[in-house]
Amino acid sequence: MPELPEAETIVRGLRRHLAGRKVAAIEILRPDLLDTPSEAFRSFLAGASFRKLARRGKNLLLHMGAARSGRRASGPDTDGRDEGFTLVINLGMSGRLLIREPGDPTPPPSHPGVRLHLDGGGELVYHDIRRFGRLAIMDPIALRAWSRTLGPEPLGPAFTVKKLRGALARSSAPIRSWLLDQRSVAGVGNIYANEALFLARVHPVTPANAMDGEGATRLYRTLRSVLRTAIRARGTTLRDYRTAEGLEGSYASRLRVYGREGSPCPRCRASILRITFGGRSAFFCPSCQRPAPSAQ
DNA sequence: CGTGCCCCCTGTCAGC
DNA sequence: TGCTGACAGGGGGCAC
Repeated sequence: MPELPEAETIVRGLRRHLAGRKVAAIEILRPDLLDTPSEAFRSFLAGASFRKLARRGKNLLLHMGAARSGRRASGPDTDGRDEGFTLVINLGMSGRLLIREPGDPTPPPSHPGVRLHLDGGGELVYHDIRRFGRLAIMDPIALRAWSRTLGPEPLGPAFTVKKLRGALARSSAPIRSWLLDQRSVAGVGNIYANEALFLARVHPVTPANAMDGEGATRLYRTLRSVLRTAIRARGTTLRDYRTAEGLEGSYASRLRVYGREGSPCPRCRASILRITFGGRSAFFCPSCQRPAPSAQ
């Protein structure tokens, strides 16, 4: 469900509410969501404070400051640095991370998995109907190692047309599958992959290494443009996704092909097609997005 | 190693 | 009114 724009929107909402606050108590209702043993998860978070809220691809990064308790035996740290750790959250298909301030009149989440009670009242609830989401505690070393397994941030400075072209040349996978692989580019999911390919006029089964320079350049631009526009719209709510404040994103009404099988192409009025490969649906205009000649 | 397929889980919707 | 099957933003594991 949540791709980069949805994760970014959630992070921005968290920043407005969590800066400087502390975790007062922890409830783990669904231990199967955790990639860290429950007891370790609990002891890391108890009393910890939210330091910095960030995003990597589709993942939420909650950088925490350790509790100032007597848990540490040592004096000065061996490396002289402040100990901190990160709560990394992947929302899977149906995960939500919701802020609930005291007196919130909206009904409580129906499928809570983890609840972090905040000091001074309020709570941060991880909610997930399908439970494909994952929560993990990582120290700085583990975090860096994990981050290296992901591709570049498509909206970041390291992502250039040149890099994209080089990476495309190294894979024979269909471009839609290539975009969904988080090692290629971090944060792209099925919605925005399909939308970017439509805008770039690239057929979703085109082998990545069959893309020419012009196609790659168009894809670079449309991918970034779609992601940025979707962030401004607070993401796409089809069913499960909500912002941290429980609001829906508004990009669904602007989707051009995703979920629109049988509707007219917004560019040429041809009927949008749906095909399945890689276990998921791809939507495209058979007239605007012709397969690459070399792929025949 | 890269690629493709199956599976995890719950809910919803179309069709019979 | 059921029941059944297909499908849903993701990603890990496994076979080839």
